[in-house]
Amino acid sequence: MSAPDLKLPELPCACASLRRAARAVSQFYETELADTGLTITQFTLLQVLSRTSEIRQRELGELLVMDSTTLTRTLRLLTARKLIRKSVGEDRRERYWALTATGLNALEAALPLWKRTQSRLKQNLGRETYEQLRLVSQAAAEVGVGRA
Amino acid sequence: MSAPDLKLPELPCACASLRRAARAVSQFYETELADTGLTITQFTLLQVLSRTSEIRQRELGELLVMDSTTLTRTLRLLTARKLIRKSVGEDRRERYWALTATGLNALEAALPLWKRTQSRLKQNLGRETYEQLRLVSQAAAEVGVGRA
DNA sequence: ACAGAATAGATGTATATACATATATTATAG
DNA sequence: CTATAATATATGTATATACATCTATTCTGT
Repeated sequence: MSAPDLKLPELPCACASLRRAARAVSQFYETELADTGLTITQFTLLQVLSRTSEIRQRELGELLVMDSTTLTRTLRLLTARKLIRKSVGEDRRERYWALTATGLNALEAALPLWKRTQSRLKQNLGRETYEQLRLVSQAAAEVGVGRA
Repeated sequence: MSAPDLKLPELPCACASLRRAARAVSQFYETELADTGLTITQFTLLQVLSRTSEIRQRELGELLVMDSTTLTRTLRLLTARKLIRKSVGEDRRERYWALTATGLNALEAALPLWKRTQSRLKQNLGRETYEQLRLVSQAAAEVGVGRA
């Protein structure tokens, strides 16, 4: 038992269905991560930066399939809280981003709650569905990659 | 050949991965549906209403796993364009929603482009992955259902 | 070397999303 | 029957998202 209750009707549109799933899972994560003081978007940025160190803003956008203007605003919020910092590249159009010590602390403080949330999601969905969610999400993220 | 190009790195967080997929697929749909004058969110609302007729606002929110305050704003935009209309229930707290004739026309005008977009997504992902996307999205949408 | 194209990022604006809270209405306890 | 609780929706505020456009910088063809 991991899929309990009220059946939601199927949505005919694959995009609508995916967006609904993203809302549901995001609501779950946001609730679980509330005490960290980070949204799931902000947590994700910190986690990505912790694994890349000194990454170009453009690369961050590509990696997250996030419009550059969306990224500008998200990075601004984290910068204002001194969780991340930017440096200008040799090419002075480019910005390189990295965690600050404060940001690393915030991330590490959030990790236990995040891990618990992942576990709970896996429990709720069942291992099989959870793994397929990972695989399908990965595949779907690449839908638009070669331009359109 | 349906999965071509630049490999995106995996994200450790299932929620981050799902959100990235939702951004990618949404960007694809928004581009394809641009000429309809509807966002994918708005299209979805019209499509749901075309299949339910006279549904309570609260039920709409539950069906879409959308916070009631989000729904209030989305419905307002569609109402302003006279694509939908509300009526007050016997319980005067409740709002019932339905398509207008204008809204039905807008939906029907958008359907061919939407169908083409669904086909293209299926082509891009491959039939197998596409079907799993549908199944997994449906399952994931029910994650938070029994409260939290 | 320089003009025009290309690229990186920022800004203005609009929609999408949800939390905290407020208002209106209905249900319920006593 | 009324005070209080519960419910349905709306409003204020903040973040998330992306398009059109702008500025700054670099690249490229001649």
